[in-house]
Amino acid sequence: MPRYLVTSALPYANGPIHFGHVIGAYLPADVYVRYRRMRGDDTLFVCGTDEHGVAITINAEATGVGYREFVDRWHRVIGDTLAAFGIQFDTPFSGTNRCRHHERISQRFFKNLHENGYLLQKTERQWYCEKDAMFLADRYLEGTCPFCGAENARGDECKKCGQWIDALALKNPHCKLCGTTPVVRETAHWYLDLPKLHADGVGEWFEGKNPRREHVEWKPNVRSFVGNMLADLHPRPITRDLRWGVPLPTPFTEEGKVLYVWFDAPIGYCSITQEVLEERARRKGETIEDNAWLDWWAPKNPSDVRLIHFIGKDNIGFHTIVFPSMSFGQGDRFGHPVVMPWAVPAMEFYNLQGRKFSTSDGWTIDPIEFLKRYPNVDAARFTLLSTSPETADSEFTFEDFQRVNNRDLADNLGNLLSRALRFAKDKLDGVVDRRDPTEAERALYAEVTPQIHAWAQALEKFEIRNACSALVAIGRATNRYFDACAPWSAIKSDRVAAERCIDWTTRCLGIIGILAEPFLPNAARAIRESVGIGGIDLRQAVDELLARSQVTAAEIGFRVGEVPILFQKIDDKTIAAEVAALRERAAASAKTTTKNMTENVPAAASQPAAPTPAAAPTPAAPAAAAGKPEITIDDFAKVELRVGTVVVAERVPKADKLLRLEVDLGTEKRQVLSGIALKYAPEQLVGKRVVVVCNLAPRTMRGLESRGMILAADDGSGPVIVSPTADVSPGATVK
RNA sequence: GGCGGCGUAGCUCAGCCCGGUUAGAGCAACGGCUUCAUAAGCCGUGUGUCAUCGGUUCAAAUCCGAUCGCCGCUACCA
Repeated sequence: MPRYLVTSALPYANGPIHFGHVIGAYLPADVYVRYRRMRGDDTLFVCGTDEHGVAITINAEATGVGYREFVDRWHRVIGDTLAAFGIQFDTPFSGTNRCRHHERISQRFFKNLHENGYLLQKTERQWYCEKDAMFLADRYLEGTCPFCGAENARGDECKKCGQWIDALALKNPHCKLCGTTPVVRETAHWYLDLPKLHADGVGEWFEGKNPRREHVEWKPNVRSFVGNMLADLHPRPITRDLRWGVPLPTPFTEEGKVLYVWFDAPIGYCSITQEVLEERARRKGETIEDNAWLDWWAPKNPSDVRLIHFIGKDNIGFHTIVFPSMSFGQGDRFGHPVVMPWAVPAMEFYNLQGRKFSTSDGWTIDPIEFLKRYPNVDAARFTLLSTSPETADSEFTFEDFQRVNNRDLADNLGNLLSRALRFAKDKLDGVVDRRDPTEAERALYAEVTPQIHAWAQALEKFEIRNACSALVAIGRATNRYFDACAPWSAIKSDRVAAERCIDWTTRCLGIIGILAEPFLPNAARAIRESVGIGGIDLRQAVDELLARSQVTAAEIGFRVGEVPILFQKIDDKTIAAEVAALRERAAASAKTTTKNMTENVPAAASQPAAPTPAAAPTPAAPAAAAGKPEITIDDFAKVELRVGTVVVAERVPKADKLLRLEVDLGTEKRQVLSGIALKYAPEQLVGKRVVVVCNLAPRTMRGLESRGMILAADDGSGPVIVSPTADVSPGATVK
């Protein structure tokens, strides 16, 4: 019997996670693992945070905390969030920096690849800081932009003019850490030879032509994505100039060089496995070898272990090509071949209320806060699961949340339990006895049985939405049966008929209580306890259900105890308030993040009458408060603003947002490019008065020179041109 | 502009890969029944251009091409 090794994409310890992450890689994995364990399969569920990389060092430095401290902070937040959703990884939920095996195992991967001839070395010229004794990654290099002369350009691009810069072309470079001037030196970086690995067997494996390393049929999204990727496969750099990460193994060790974060991250699955096994052993008072993880990752027979990666679609390439290549490239150096994925159930993207989740735009929900307001995690889990982006992008809406909670959970399932048990309590002395089935019960089971199998088959195929609807369908069928029996009227003439109805209704509730376990762990347990099968062995129960739609433990009657309210309903007002609050957050955030220097203008621009400063509407205030540092009138005077008339306007070919304008400034005509094509058609601009920044350095875009800039306001919904409210002659100054 | 995806009942979607019964589900709506239950439940009600046009075929929502519309990534937005 195969064992199951389940991983969820390692969340990057660089920020919070939102619903999209939760449904993308963690919740479905949790459901699947619970299911596998119900089926009695030996299953390991591994996850932790991805803690290296330049994004982390940069953000940590910007925050003014140490790398590890920074990573620890997010590790805690992410771990708490996932735990709040009831996602139960095997402990510990570790991380690529905190795991004490990670460095060793990552270095082993590197060495083995090297020994097997799958690494290339390329020499390139790069800036080197002698004081810090390291080569400087792009973002650790500052200097003068060779294009616009701005002084704080980075090694990869100039923030001022936006040009991409070849780091070697940077003028007057200096190290961002110590400020000294670096020198150009030759350095060698290592590359993973993906084309060779592909030719040597990874390609064959991917196509499903390696009988010893089988995988399920790839999902369509996986197949199409990888097809494109294979079309041009290049060696990939696996080392980086950084002080935060896994150092290269001896004898390749080099000061200031580490493994590229993408290389060591997936190895985290392996190293965390070792920690999990250690933790298990420790609990049993045993100790294990340092290579115990190989029992899972390089078993004697590769088909013994089914490796399943739950990921979002942005991770498909890594998990179907890159990491499998790294594993394949180990050869037998770990004793046996390293397992390659058996299934990669990649989710598509999950949006929020019609738009992308965006923390910076305020278009997001803090999961922890959400669960504080709606503490029944099961409802959140079931909503995410039944709207999950399995086959296409999908979205979370508060309306769906309400519908799933109220209709599917409270009305259908919760109320079913309630009506059956209350009846038993009030009318049958609180005792449920078993009664033999009649035609009606056989008909009920003819409906329920296929759903039990649908549930199992759907979960086997990672079709969690279908599994959810099978569960709901059983509730519906049972409600129907209950109605047809009408025990409330039967009891008047035929007490046994009423008893039979409650008996079989609660048996179906028992089935629901078992099948709901992966999705609704809390409600499932409550249901089981309520219908007298609280102590049931779930594994045996599922086997029995699949074999004969019955559970032995449910064949004895029970006495009704407390009747729980499984799901509290959510009213329309609450939902409307949630949506409104979300919109407000987004609007507030849009105001504080406008990018032009025109951010205080929009309210005034729409005022028809001449606005006085005193009459300035309040919305302008918070923008100013949250914005840039104070400047003096002299600073402002450096900007030459003039009114001009648009005389020519036309689209710039092959650019979506760009418009080429010719503006009459009275004394001269200038060509100005402006990124407003999404909101303005060229025709509607001709003749319009605009405000031009005249003394802005020229800039070439799409082969055309732009001399100046048109002022436009933007509240997040696109640019709005700023124009004088009364007729002013071209050339008039603006101040 | 490039790459990718999508367009099926009022809404959310399934079906499309591997063409073939009267194109389905849930929700909403409307009508009725019921009162055991969390104002829950049950029954009934859909003349849907399967975006449009064209092609392949005995047969197309399903395959091919073009068009329109929407979305994402990307370039561009001083």
